[in-house]
Amino acid sequence: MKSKQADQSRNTLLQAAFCEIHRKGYQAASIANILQDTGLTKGALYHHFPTKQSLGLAVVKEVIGENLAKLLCDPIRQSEDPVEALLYLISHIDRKVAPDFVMLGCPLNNLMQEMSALDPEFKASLNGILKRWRDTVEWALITGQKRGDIRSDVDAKSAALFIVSAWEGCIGIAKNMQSNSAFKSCMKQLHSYVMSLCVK
Amino acid sequence: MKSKQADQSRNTLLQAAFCEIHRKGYQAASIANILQDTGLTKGALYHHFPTKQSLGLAVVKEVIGENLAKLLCDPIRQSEDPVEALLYLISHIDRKVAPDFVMLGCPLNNLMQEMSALDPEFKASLNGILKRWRDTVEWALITGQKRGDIRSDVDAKSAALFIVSAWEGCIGIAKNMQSNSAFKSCMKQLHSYVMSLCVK
DNA sequence: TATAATATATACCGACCGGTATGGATCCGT
DNA sequence: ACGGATCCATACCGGTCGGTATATATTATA
Repeated sequence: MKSKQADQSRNTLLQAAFCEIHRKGYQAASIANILQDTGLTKGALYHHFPTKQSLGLAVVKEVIGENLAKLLCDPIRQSEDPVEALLYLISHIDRKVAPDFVMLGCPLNNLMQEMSALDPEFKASLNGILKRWRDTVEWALITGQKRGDIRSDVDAKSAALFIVSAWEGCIGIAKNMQSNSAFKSCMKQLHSYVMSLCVK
Repeated sequence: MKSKQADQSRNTLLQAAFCEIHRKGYQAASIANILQDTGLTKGALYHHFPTKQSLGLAVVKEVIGENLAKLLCDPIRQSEDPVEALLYLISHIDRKVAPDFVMLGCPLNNLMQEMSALDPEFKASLNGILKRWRDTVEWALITGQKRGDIRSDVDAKSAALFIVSAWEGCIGIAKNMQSNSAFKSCMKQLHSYVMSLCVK
């Protein structure tokens, strides 16, 4: 049996770690800073997570992965017209996330860029999340083909890979420019790319 | 008058710093590691660069900026058919860079993701490099419109922003997947996007 | 060649890092 | 209510970090 209080502490730590990592990156994220935000101490942290790496991986799986699934995958998979749902997400994603998300970048992409070449465990975990997203987009395109919305000559797998890549690229560039309008302009072009996959 | 030997030392340090930063990122890049590669010591480094930040900024400006200009901007600006040059670069960029570039990612994008939200000087310098690239692509599209290759209803500025964003996105995702073939597949889609801007 | 300026090496510093050891508080099944 | 497990706080450790002070070697100038 596990106590409610302990679970709450674990959650508090996860959330604070997510914020610190989102702002500074994983390597620059300081255990001391994370703890300062929570009011807890090292005793609590190292009780729930044996190492900083395990904390980071838990953030990836339980916070970033979950959020991305809820934000992007679920709406597409639950829609009767997945392509329309995808296009809607591309157009309106900026309204569905916190305003500082463009400034801080996509948590998934940030960590991929930082950690994939350094730590195979991070790479594997991040890749899993990415693949789920890619597969969802691919599924939307294939479903669109079956419904007659997407041209049959479109290679769904390649197109899905590109959509996800360009998406992350748009956030990344907008983050560097610290410009919300650049992000919207960029996503508009992605929208028109997806439209170009549709039957006339 | 400056000595040849001193300039060479400075260059050695810059190059070693670039490699270390490319592999680990700026924050995780260790002064000690950089020096170990060069055979020089802190005395030399801190004679040429007052701080780690100034070393990083010099790497951005003198190594990354120069390389990107030579690799991407110059071929487009010097071509009589800039759109063709752009398409050629998109198709063949993987042959023009070291084989580990896909594995380590684009040095410019890596630093943008890591540093833009943390350090305004890095942000400004990286943004300058990015803008030069964006402007080059925009110029290629506008020139293409004048030549009748690109549709006149294309918003060159937005399209250029998207092309650069998607480009970096492709490298980023391929880096995470550690897959050269994914990169090529992704760039192929970018190629078809640019083709979709051309007159039939 | 004497001298001043430049260039590099070495030893050292305080700050911060992730991690550990240990003791106390709290909860929980019996 | 008692004993054991879970949960958390405190103090501390070795190591690494960027940076500095200083002495020495090299080079440029006169």
